[in-house]
Order: sequence, then C-alpha cells, then structure tokens
Amino acid sequence: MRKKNSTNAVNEQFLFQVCELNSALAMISGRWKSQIVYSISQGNNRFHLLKKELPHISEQVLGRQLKELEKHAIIIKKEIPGTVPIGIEYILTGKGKDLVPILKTLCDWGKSYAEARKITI
Amino acid sequence: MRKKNSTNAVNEQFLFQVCELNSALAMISGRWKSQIVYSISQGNNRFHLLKKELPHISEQVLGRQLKELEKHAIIIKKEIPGTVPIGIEYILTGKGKDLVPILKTLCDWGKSYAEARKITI
DNA sequence: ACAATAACGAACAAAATTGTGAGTGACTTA
DNA sequence: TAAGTCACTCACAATTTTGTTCGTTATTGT
Repeated sequence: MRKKNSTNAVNEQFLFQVCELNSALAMISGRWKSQIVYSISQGNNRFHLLKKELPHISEQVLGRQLKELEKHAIIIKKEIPGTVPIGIEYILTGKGKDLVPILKTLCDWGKSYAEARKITI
Repeated sequence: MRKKNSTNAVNEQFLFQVCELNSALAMISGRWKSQIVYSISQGNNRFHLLKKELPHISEQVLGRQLKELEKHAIIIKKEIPGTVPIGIEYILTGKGKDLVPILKTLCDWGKSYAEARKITI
C-alpha cells in the first residue's frame, strides 16, 4: 500500500500538480497496462481473451491491472446479460478510446528509433 | 540492480518484443523523467537549472535520471567550451525532440479528463 | 579563510510495484 | 463423477525503483 507522507508519495503529488503529463503517465505506465488497453481496443475484451493474448501474465496480476485501469476511468466493466455465470466485458471509455491513438504514436516513435545506432541532434 | 532471469525481467522483455510501445513507455516512465525532458526542451538545460525547476529532486536522483535518459539516447551531454570548471549542457537528440510533442499530447489528454467526473463511452 | 556552486558517483535504506500460492462458486463438458 | 472454465480476491514474497548519506574536485564570492 502507499504511504501517505513518504518522500516518494509527496514527490509524485508534486509532479501531478506541475503538469497533467505526469498523472497521465502514472495512469498508463504500469506493467502490462497499455498493452491491455491496446488488446481491448482490438476486441480482446474478456478476461480469458486477455489471458490468451498475454500468456505470461497471471490471473491475479491481470485482475489487478484491470481494476486500476477501471479506477482511472480508462475502461469500464460490463456484465453480459443472459450469460450464466455472468460474463464480464471490458469496454474502453471515451478517455480510453482517446488514449489509443496516443499509444500508437508512442509505438511509432519507439519503432523509428529502435534500430538507430547513430544518435542525431 | 536488475536480475536477469526474474519473472519480472522476463515479462518486461516479453512486452518489449510484443510491441515497441512497451519499450517506449519504459524509457519515459520513470519518476521525473518526462518532466526533465520537457524542462530541457524549455531551455533548462543545465544541471543547476533543472534543480531549480524541480525543487524536490535530490542531486543524486537527478544525476541518475539524466544518465538513463542519456542511455536511451533521448538526451546527450555536451561540455560547454571555455568554462572552468567545465560546464555541462544537456541537449535533446532527434529522438528526444520528437518525443516532446507526444508528451504534449499526453498532457492534453490528461487535462481533458482531469475534471471529468462523469465517465463516457 | 570559509562558504558556496557545479556536477556528479557509490553504497545503502525505504518504499512501491510485480509476482505467487491458495481459494472462491456456479456452471459445462467428457 | 471428475475435471475444467470464468472471473476474480487476499495475504505474502520477490524484485525494482526511489530516496538518502557521504564524498569528490576545482573555482568563485565575501
């Protein structure tokens, strides 16, 4: 759990208040998180589908990351009516949908410089 | 230091190989890092200027984060000729410069949804 | 003479994130 | 009748990240 008055927590809050950039990054920078968002946007919107997409993730970690994405209102959980036991779907919110093209841009940025050995100014 | 074969490290590598997005995020998601990049882009390109901009950072942590940004070829160090003792300037590489507008977009994304209490789909 | 500045490095400690083991409950399929 | 699926939760352990203490070197300001 987070300590309330650790230097770490205080510094985090300071950065959040300097610029929204820092809170934005905090929301998406956990392990697996942006990959989960991307997978959901591609239609892998069920717990078991995400498990298949990310074979190394444990169910416990997957559950935790989904919960955090939900906390930040990037995804919402929706029960699929008429399923027994009740199935759960994950849906991107408006916020989540707006995030996807930004992740795409970041991905392209990563790709353009992945091979580049020579540093340019 | 990083362990080579921890599940954590193996999972990180797996994600890197799934998509460059994950390596991109790993490069910029450390505490202070993107704020440092932004500050340098605004002209705060000296160690002591960054210290002033980020009053809560310790010099040791600043040094460490600068070194990592350098490792990922986002910034480079440059000696300022004619200064005694030799002054150091931090300069964004092409990669670093390309990153700035992406950070700006992320910042805007954060801002648009910062106030939003209501979740939209 | 004494403090302060610029720009760090190494080693260690604190805190945070990530992964693991065990267990849930109502199904469906073999 | 047994094993498997779906969608998780809880507490704890391993790992990683972040912050702290101490020290450096040369030079300028008071």
